[in-house]
Amino acid sequence: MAQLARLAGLDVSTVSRALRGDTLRVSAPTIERVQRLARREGFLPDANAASLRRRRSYVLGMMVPDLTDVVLARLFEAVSTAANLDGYLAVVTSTRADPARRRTAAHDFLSRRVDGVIVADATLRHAAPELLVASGTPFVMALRSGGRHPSVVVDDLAGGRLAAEHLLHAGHRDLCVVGGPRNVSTAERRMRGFVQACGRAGVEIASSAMRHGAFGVDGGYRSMLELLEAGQRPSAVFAVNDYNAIGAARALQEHGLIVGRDVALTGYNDIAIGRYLETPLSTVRVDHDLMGREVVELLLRLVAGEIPESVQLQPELVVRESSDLRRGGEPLRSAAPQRPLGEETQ
Amino acid sequence: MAQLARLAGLDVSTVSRALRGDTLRVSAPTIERVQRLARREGFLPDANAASLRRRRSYVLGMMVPDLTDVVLARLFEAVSTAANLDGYLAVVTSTRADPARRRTAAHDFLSRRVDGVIVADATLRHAAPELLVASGTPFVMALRSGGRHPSVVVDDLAGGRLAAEHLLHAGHRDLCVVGGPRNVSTAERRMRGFVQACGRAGVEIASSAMRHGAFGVDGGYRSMLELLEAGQRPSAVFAVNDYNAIGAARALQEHGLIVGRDVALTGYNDIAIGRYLETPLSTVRVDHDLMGREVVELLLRLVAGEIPESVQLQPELVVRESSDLRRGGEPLRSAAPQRPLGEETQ
DNA sequence: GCTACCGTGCCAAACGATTGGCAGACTGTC
DNA sequence: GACAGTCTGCCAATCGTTTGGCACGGTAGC
Repeated sequence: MAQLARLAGLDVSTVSRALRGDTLRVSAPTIERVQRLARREGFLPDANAASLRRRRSYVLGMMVPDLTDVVLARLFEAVSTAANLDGYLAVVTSTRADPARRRTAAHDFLSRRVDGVIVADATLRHAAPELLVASGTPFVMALRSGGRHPSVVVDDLAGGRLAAEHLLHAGHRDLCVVGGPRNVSTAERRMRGFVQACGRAGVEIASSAMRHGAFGVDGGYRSMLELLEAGQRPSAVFAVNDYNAIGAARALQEHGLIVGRDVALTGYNDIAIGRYLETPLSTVRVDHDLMGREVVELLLRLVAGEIPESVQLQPELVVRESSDLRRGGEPLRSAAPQRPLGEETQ
Repeated sequence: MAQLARLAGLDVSTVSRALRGDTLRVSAPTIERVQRLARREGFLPDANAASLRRRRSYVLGMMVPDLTDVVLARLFEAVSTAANLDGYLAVVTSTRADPARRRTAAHDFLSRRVDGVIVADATLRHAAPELLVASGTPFVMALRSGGRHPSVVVDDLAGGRLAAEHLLHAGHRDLCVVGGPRNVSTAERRMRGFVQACGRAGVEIASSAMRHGAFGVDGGYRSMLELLEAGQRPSAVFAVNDYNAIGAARALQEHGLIVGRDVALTGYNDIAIGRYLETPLSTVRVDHDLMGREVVELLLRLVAGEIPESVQLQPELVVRESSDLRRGGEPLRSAAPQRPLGEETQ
């Protein structure tokens, strides 16, 4: 920067202000001239030095359990672009739900002096890493909640309810639930919302008609297999996410039950392939882009010293053939209001 | 740190060395004592200050076109863990293949003074962002190659060849190819490898039997639809990635052709759902974890001033029902040597 | 014509860690 | 007991920006 100052015939301090666009202390033409010169010389101010001096890094850290998960990847992308709009850089770490990795992630973030952290890998037992809490760095919980910390989540009770009301309305009374991990708030609330809505309609779901399992195709496959082997013969199944639903469909198929024909099936999240499966999958759609924006807004409020309210987003039911055969003829590209959720691979 | 030094009755310089574990200048017991004290006091050295003074940030930046893509997400995870093992932090940005976003990504990385960059979003026209090249920061190309820069890629010619030989061996002669984007090296090479191998076996693939399209379910769906509508009736189809294959399967189905029974189908990448589809999908497996490790090794070599050789990884054929009905009875969990590629959602 | 004020830009002290140079203490040897 | 050699730890300069304080020149008001 000193070199740039010499070139411009100015003091470094003036150059610094000019680069930041400080119109109160530097004239507009000077600002223009300096910025042009900097671009021409390929000069990029050292953000680390700036962080040091300003005690603000303009970096936000995000912890997710698994970046390979389209929902989380999408959420991070949304967070990242929202952060950029506010002049922040977003950085992500995949913790694989491992306490040790969460610790090192927190460690990394804190030693880089991030201005705020987004915790998207909370479980009911482990909300935010101790280190993070102790540091006093502002943070918000995203997607999953944990404790009574500021958070941005989906109203998963409502999501479960939507699925239930849809299936009940179609006349189904023999229902099974393919659940997620026991200690994750989202999974639990989707299940609870479903069961509660059924209860209100006078349909009790026996605990033998529900299974907990991992958040993946295989988890859904195994859970459904167990239910079937235990003698369950549901007319409709609610899986707490789409991959679970895909796994469940496979298990049903192996038992001679065809989804859409013999059994109604509903998932959660509206991932892109859902629409392309041989029997397109009904689901509950969540707007993860909106969530990302809300998360950043909430976090930056917190960083600014405010004490903002938590946010709860409303999900939306999407009915396709897997739970309603009459939908059959619907054209594939009917309505894709949002960017589809993860339909690509290299 | 000054405070910590006072607490320990030492000079800050000694504390600094102790925290870094400099055994040449600080005695083992002192190191131990200082580190324990730091932990107890919750002290984390400021990485920005350290970056400033040592002209090394121990951060690596990675640019990908889309984090929502399981392959890229997985690759980043692998890079990240490999980087951590070497004391580096990996940071990722999704550029959506947009030149402007690539530029700001490069800008961010450079102003943060990353020690090296991984470019995984190259196209044949746009290799690395100009800004990056001009800065002289070491970088490697990953997954895709561009120009003759150091890179870590899969031998996609070989991958295409594996698929071709498999289908030819099964007696197929009417072949179609569902291709990817024209300007992406991986897509082009998979296609070329396939076509070349067919040529060597005396089976010519007419250009009317090939389509280029986007790297997604929808891309595959559209390409296959176009081929069918143009009168193609292949007995086997090679799609350059698994999602393309899934989309193609859907299009075939709409034309009354069932994959596995009427048409053989092969994809690429071995994503997790492949195994769970109603007709499990044959594919070409790539070890992205290994790739991540190789990328980091190559980049760190470059950072150290060496001029390392590029790396090419060998893919592996995985045959399932979609191209070989006899595989039918195979148990689902037979062989999953690696962590499955992206089967989870929240 | 004098004062008050404003716009502009320079000086220098931070931010927090790292590291070469050097001084002091200690050990062992002759 | 002196001296060389080794080990340990302190001093102070440095990385590149930012920013409060201050000085200077010009302008407007009375």
